[in-house]
Amino acid sequence: MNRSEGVSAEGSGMTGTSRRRGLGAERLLDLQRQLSARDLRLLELVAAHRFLTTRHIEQFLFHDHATQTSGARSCRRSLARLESWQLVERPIRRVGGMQAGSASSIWMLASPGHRLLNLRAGNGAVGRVREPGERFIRHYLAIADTHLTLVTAERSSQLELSTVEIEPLCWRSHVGLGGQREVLKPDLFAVTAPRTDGLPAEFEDSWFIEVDRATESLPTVVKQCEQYEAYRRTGIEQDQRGVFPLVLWVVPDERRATGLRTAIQRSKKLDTDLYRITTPEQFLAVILRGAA
DNA sequence: TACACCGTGTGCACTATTTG
DNA sequence: CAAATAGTGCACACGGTGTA
Repeated sequence: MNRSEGVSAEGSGMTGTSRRRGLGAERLLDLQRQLSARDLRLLELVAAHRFLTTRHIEQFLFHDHATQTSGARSCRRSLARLESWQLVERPIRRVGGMQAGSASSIWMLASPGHRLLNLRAGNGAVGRVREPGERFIRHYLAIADTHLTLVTAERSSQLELSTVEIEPLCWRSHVGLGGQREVLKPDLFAVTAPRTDGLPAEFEDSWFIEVDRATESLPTVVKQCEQYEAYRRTGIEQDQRGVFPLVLWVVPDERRATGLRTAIQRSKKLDTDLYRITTPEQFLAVILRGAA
């Protein structure tokens, strides 16, 4: 479906005489002094999501401008500056948008950007990034889409978003039946409350959100559901937060939704009440409807 | 104090790229 | 081809900061 051009070798900001070598810690500290608070927020946002399109960054951080185009303009200028400082980079050029027209660039933290954030966090100037695969990138972009849907719904007062955690912050580790350490890895964790007439609802809903791209077989997905059940049986989440979140699968289309729904119903091991299955288009409606 | 410089915000005209 | 979208170049305005 998506023809993707290879990596566009952009000699961004490198002068003819400069050699490829890492930026030293002094140079990083020097760069850090030149960064605005928003530059840092931008770097942290990209680091948290691993990959974001220009459009994502624009909507997360540059939404409060006079016009949308002006926000976009500022966003691209900030990104260009950070790219010239080798703090962010474009791993691939995405070809073809959703409809006609060019698609947004995809951004990731470059190795110096990674080291700069680690330096700030007191972890020393360490960190290196590898060339990611396209499937991997698309999964993270889909997570960003889902996160952004929640954030924009909160901005427009449709819901109250008291917690939203991206992986690995939302991961839950526990000890399995055999005594081995298990890690449950949702893509997002969120606590929401729909707003009506500007007032948040009386009850909050907690969600483990899984963004599915139909790249895994249904039996594999069912196994993943079993991990949620196993974690629920430990009682850890209920002890810490009072409730066990619903598991919301966001799947690409109705066909996959039906397939997954049937697979969960047929499985003897799963409690169907724990799951909600939706498509990106219906995602917000499901969140607003809540656990009811 | 006056001035230069820089980052940022904004608008406009333009190019590049893709879809139908 | 036209339409749609992302991105660029340029010009101007504004406020903060450093310096003579």
